[in-house]
Amino acid sequence: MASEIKWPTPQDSKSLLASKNMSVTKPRLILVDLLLTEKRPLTVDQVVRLSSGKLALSSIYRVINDLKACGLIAEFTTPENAKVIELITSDSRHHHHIFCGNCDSITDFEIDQQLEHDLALEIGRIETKHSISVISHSLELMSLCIPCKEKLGN
Amino acid sequence: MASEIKWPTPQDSKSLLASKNMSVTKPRLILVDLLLTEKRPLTVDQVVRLSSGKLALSSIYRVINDLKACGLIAEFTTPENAKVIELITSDSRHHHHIFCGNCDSITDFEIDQQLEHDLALEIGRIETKHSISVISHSLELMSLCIPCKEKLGN
DNA sequence: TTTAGATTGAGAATGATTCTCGTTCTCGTT
DNA sequence: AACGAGAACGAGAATCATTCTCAATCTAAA
Repeated sequence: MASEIKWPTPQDSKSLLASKNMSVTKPRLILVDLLLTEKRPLTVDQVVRLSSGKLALSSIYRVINDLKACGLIAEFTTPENAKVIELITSDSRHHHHIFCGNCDSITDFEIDQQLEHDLALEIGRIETKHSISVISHSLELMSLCIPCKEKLGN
Repeated sequence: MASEIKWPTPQDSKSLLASKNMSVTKPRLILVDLLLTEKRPLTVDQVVRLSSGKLALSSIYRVINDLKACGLIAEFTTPENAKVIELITSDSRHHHHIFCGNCDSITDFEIDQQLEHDLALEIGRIETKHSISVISHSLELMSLCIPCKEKLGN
């Protein structure tokens, strides 16, 4: 009976690195731990602040690039051009991002399955119309996050 | 009878600048003319190349910022972080962008009106769910453009 | 435990964008 | 049409994010 329950794959930073054949080093552990703990996309600035001087800036950038190359993290940028990283885990799902127009917080969201399906159909039509093959798509929302909305009155 | 036909508002760079109360200067004319001629979004690099040394680099950036501030152009960035500008004219319509993964070309596209409507409804639901108010949204497609697709062999 | 090779930290180098400031241009007023 | 105050320009210096370099350190496999 218990076998019917799907437990989330236990994921610690060490085994995540191992699963990608990456050697386990302190800077990599710190960064992956941070992403596991925060459970949200982080800008480079946020990584710098949250790792409180434990990593050289050059190492942060190098580790980001290494983990991106091995597929452990994904990278994108905010409308204000800040580099953002996000952990890719076995239970990551297709999602999109909300960017706060005031602070640099990013929030994940998913859209209704039917709408995502309709979107896929429309992208198919666009591929035909423009004779292209679309590799990926993303939907971005610009908004104030809740803390900023309250802070700025109203 | 002829009055039923809607002609596009005639738009030359000079009157576009005047309509925003911007003084008419050579660098501004060159940039707006370029966008009018090319009829597509341009990266800063493309502007530099297409204006063939007629403008100082610092002027290109300054003019871009000035025209953005007065609402004549919009600015966004490619997934590879290149700054892109696009003319906003009276007949600009809500649209999205396709980014070529190989060269830096950007193509405008519109989605089906029904889908855009469904998307608006879904965004409304997301606003309620997250207690936020969305200011704008954008849909981005990553793809090879047609010339690059052919160049890279199929 | 040893060691070859991978990774790190600190700072230099790079590239994009902004800033500074003396010169030039624009446009409303004569 | 010429003037002049203020706006805008061009050239290069300054800034900021990111990448590169390389000697020192760490990892992992034997």
